[in-house]
Amino acid sequence: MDQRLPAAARPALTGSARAVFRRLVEEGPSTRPQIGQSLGLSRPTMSAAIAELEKPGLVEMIGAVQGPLGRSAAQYRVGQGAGHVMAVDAGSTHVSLRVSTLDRRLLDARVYRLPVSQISINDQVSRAVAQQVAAALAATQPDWGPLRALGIAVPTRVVGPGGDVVASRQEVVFSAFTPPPGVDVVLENNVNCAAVAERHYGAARGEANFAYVQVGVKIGMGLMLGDQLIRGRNGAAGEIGHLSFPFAPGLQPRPGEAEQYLGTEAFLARVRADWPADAGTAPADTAELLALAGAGHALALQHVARHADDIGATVASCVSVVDPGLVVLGGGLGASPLLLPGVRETVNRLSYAAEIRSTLLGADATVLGIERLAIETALPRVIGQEA
Amino acid sequence: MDQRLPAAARPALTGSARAVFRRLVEEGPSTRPQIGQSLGLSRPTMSAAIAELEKPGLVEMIGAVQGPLGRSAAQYRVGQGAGHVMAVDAGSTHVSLRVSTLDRRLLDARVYRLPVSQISINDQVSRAVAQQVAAALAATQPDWGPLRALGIAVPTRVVGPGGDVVASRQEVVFSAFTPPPGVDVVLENNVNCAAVAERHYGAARGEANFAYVQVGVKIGMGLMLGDQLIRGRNGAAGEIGHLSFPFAPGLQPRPGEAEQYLGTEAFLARVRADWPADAGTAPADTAELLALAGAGHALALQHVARHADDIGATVASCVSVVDPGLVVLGGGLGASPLLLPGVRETVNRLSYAAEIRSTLLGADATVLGIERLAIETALPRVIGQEA
DNA sequence: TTTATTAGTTAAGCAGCCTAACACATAAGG
DNA sequence: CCTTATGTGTTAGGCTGCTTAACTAATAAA
Repeated sequence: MDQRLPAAARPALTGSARAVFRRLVEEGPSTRPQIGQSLGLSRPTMSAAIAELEKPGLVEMIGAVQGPLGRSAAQYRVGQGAGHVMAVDAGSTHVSLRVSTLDRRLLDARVYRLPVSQISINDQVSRAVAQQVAAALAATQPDWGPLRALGIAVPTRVVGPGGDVVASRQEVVFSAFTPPPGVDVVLENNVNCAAVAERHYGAARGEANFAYVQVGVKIGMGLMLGDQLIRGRNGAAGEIGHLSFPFAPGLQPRPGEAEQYLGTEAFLARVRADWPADAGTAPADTAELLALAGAGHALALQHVARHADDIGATVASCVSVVDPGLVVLGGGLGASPLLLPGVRETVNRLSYAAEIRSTLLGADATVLGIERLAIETALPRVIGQEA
Repeated sequence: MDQRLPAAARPALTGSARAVFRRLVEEGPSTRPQIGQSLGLSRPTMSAAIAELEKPGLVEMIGAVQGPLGRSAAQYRVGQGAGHVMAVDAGSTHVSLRVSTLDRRLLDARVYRLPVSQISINDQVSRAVAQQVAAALAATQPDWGPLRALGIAVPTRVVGPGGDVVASRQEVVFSAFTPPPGVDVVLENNVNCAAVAERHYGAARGEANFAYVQVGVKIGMGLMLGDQLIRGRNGAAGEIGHLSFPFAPGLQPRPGEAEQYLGTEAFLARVRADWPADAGTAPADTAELLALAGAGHALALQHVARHADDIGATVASCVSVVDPGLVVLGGGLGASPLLLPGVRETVNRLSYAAEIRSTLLGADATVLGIERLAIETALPRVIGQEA
């Protein structure tokens, strides 16, 4: 440890105490021997670390676990002093909120359904966020400890410090909402959040490299490489709606045309245009189309297959650039098992070997991901390594 | 340090000694005060570290540097005991080789021009590698110390352990060449090597995120994100010749078609097809075409501009996937200043803000990059942290 | 020759881990 | 019920790798 720096305001824990706390955050309640063994710490060091963490209430004993033989082992978990985080998914149809401890014990959850689906983030969404956060803050219990971080998932690019904040529209979420003072605010793109959630709890659990591709009203990707979320210089990594399209000899690509072409609106328009007058009314939305296809409707199946090909070509381009080895499909269309085989076939025909899976988390992915990111932001603060 | 592990065969240096050695490898000769200051080490610790490193000859004093006042400071550099590395670029027209110390003092350099340009890596190239390496080994001086690593840059995908080695053709370089026993061999794709070199010594010096795009006979990309070279599950990251192409409504993409279309051969074929009979003979290669364009030849300029657009669209797709913020162009065509403005314009029209620069290293990039990678492989070995 | 300044060494101490040995708690077996 | 085996937690002591403080060494300028 660097002993030249002045002691931080926070306790300045030893390395082993930090490791123990981190392990309790990540793995949940554990006994002392379990922690010691998994971190390679001796029993005296474990004693010291636990004592150090118990004083400020960062951990607390929650019981004893009896093995087949011998003395029972004390079990610990993250304590009240560690505080809690709040995670908000500021979506276009719902605003959902989770309050939880750093080891993800749910303290409060709220969902607000927006009266009409918003095209993109706006005042209305911001007001709903303000309302839900206020309600959650009002419901705060003393035994939750301090609020350590507030994470907000937004459907815009999120640029880091020094980036062009205005162009990204990321500030719109704050147009009618002021975060509580003194709390770390974590802003992240909703697709990136979903990728984080799939990495930790979903179809990509434990995978260091994969791409999460969301196929719905719009198309987007969250990229995880070397266990790092790839955001890009302008927060635009994964904005695959901007892939060059059309891209062929003699054709001029147009900016954002891929998004336009692959989005549900244009897709449905193509379906409608192709729908014979004598085949009943064309599907009004993708859910209807998928239902028809699922029931064996030949024309619906054909359109779904065509779209799977288009998505497959898109994913193949991504695979060619970063070769993630694994692609998780999510979003309204992407989650459908009807799309999966076509995408799989096309990707592996056009590009290098990549496993293609469907999301395991569905619409919950985003809020779970921003919760994870809020926790990861809070953790170094709590154990006093802000650098 | 983990004291439970048995002492390694290697000296088992202290953390500070390792840091000092690393710093001498990376920054070249320095005085004790310089090193101590930049690493934040006290003078007693510096004394201990230097003493520790001098014993096995890992560092050596090379003189004293006099400041404006006070006692002169001892200057050190990496010593003989640290040994040296050998770097080979197994290219299609040349095999070039560099032997250097870990702090990049050149000990030997060889270039072998292949009798005919090889389409891809083959026996002939492998024999040339064997020959050059043998010559360099024969010329080894005792004061070079031990050979720590042998790096080879190859024009194929390079897959990690567990990957499909056969499909990547990476083993072809060993068809007629057996590396000296007991030496670490580092295999890396040549475009990735060039990216590494641009990162350390070229147009992307000090940049943690950028893409190096090589435009020549073939097209390829080396990707550096968060200061990590992105290789991909199958070593296929950056294989942008496999971007979906053609990619447009109603068209079927074909695997590898982008490479085919963007490569010099097809490009020149298009130029020739369009060349009027009364305009003299069409350019035989891209160098001729570039020369004509450079001299103001309207038709040549038009073709170069068209190709710049195509390359721009390709780069824009990459930017949409990873948003690197910086793209360095290299390769026979990519290095040309005639291409740069067109690429720049197209990329920024289609995608997010990205700076576009030309290579500063040209054809040397590959061998400098593989040298760097060999050094990075050797370093942890030498200071005994193989994990 | 003295003085100021910078470089390097010696001495002493502390943080953070370890091992060894002992005290404590619990299940199983006479 | 008491002993034995086994695993848990604490106490004592030690080692490593750094620190600061104070000293010695070397050099330019006065």
